[in-house]
Amino acid sequence: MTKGEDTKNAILEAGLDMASQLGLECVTIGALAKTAKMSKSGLFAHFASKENLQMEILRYAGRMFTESVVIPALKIEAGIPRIKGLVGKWISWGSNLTGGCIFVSASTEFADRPGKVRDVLLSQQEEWINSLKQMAESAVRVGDFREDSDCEQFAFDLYSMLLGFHLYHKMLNNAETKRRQEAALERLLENYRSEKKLPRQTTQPSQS
Amino acid sequence: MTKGEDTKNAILEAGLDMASQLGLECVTIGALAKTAKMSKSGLFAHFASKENLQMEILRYAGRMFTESVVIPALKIEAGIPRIKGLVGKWISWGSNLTGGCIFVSASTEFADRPGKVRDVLLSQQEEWINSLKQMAESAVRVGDFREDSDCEQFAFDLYSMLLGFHLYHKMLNNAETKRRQEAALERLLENYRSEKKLPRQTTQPSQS
DNA sequence: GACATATACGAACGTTCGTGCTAATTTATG
DNA sequence: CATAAATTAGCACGAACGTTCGTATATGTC
Repeated sequence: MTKGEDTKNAILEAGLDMASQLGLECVTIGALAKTAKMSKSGLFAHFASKENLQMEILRYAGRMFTESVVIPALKIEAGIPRIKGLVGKWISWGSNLTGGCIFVSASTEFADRPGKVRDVLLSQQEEWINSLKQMAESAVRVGDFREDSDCEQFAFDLYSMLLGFHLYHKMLNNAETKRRQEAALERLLENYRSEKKLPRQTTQPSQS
Repeated sequence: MTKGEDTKNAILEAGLDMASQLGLECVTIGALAKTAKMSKSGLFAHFASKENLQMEILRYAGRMFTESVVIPALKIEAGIPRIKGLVGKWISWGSNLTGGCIFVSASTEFADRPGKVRDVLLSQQEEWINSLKQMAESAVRVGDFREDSDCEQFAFDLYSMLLGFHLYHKMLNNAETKRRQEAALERLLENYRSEKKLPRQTTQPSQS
């Protein structure tokens, strides 16, 4: 149990990084075996098919994502601080992978390929968008966002901004990109911000 | 001259659609030859390498894009109408390809692969972003946008929105997606809109 | 320490990949 | 109509693809 899962995790970690660079389809069993210093067949035995390998990489990525993005953000006080924290964590998450956020690239890659891999990806995207929505809802609850905020719309707006940052960062990585993203976030928050909670008391903890 | 370029265009058209679905890397010479009803070697003779084929597909896509998105938008009166028109054309452009906008998928795919293909892609992205910026600048000029508008920022904001729509549309294509995009565009325009040109005269033509 | 199980390996399968050749065929030109 | 040029096909190549198989080597249990 122990030994096998260790190597499996090592494979998945290497596979995740490779997938973020080259795309899930180009994570070749031979190439992955080479970076994992294993034989093709030895590696293959852990997954039984390439499709399974792809799905397991995505699920592994999902675990990492929840652990390093969603959970930490939920520990920040609800409202705008949490949202800003989430954006920061999301960007760090992408920076820690060679090719940026794997869910962005994999979604683009597999959107038009019906199958199990796409199904996994779809449920992960829905989960992520739902997280964004919930963060907006808690922002409404603590009075940072207006009562009549369309939180589903906020999720679309925020995710769009992240996608814009992602592409800018990967393609034309210039010094302005980060500033553009920050300006976009400020404008976005301004559009949803409530006015009744202006004198914010930093000493008083807020509840989610 | 005639016959060869005809078949070449036919190949590129088929290749463009295949690339939008499966990604540029999966446009295999064998598969493309099959859909073009040609032999592998006969098709290959037109491009001399797969890298060239990929670049030519991108350049072909660029020509189509300019022709069916940018040029038509420039014929609309400058300002907000032109921007709205551009968004509509962009969405139609993506809808006419089986796998959506090829520049989005190809950018995600090749961002981390240095080489000639990425270079072509980069210059196309810069050109596109520049077009967006120019449309914002002409919106300032005709008084639709505020004088102090950051047009480079507007390009980022608008492109982000398109990317959000693209992913939503491809992954979780539900009825709300179009509405989300329209709401996002309205909010975006509202943020840049000037107030001095409220009583708009539709009979009076505007200059770009 | 014996034994069953888990894990890894090496070789080979049939297929497809991109890319060279050469030969045949079509097209345009005088 | 002949002839040169442009275009397509046929065939072969080495490499890599995902996958299967039989076997070897670890690992953990009694």
